[in-house]
Amino acid sequence: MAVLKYSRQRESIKDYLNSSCEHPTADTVYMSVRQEYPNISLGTVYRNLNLLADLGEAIKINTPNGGVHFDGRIEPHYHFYCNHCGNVIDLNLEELNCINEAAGKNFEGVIESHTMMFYGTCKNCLKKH
Amino acid sequence: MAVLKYSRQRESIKDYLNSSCEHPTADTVYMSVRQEYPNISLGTVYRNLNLLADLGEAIKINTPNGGVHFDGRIEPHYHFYCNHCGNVIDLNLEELNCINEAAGKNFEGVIESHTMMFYGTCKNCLKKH
DNA sequence: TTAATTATAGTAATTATTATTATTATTAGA
DNA sequence: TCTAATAATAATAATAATTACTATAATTAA
Repeated sequence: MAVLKYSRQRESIKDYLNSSCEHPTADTVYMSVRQEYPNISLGTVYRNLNLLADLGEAIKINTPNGGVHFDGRIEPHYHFYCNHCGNVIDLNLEELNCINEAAGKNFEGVIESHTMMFYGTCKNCLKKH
Repeated sequence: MAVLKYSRQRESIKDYLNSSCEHPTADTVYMSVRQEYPNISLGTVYRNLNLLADLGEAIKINTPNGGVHFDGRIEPHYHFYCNHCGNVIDLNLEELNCINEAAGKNFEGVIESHTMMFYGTCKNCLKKH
């Protein structure tokens, strides 16, 4: 894949990621983009989501139940995973830059970045109990 | 599954997790335990690894390439994922207890715990470049 | 020792994701 | 604008990881 060519499908996928406050899975993206492009292929969704992640225009989030979510918000931030409903929510906690250095003490490799995931019960699931 | 019954296979799986400094995948555990129980089933390995994780006797680690690793060391600690070889390595960085509280500011849910994963290049992969 | 029950091995089924390929869309240049 | 080169797509097949199923074996309480 030498030169990147525009595609309407990729644009639509990117738009959806950026407009959505959710952290959709590939399947959720597929469902949504299908409203604009009814015969888009799920393979196209996967390929473009991974491409966007490789380009640094999206973030891939692995959750404990094995699901993979995508996030169009690329500035560093942390996530919360609800143990009850499995939803992924943004946290507004400033990034801990110094922590990479702290972790690098006594470690014989190079640390470049980190991710953090918080767990518990989200607002909605609190109501139900 | 009302009452938990002992099984030699589960014991062997647990022993391997505890003795190993690696963070094996289900398949790696399968390979190893097979030396003691040559006709153990991969399904048995999966069932017991998940059971141990549910019981709190093991930790399940999701990596960015989609692989699931298991860790017999249950006291809270953080992990490093090598972007080159994909190995998971323990870090000796004390747990940041206060961070759950900090993350809970402006968040309308309950935060109980967190995990952190560091990324970069491990010692061995540094040598190769 | 026996009866009740859980765990296992072996296999089939499921799910998420990636690969393949003929066709379509995009783009650079005439 | 037209054309040729090339990348992207849709549709489908293939793959890999994990879970479900079921008859048999192992464990345990009485």
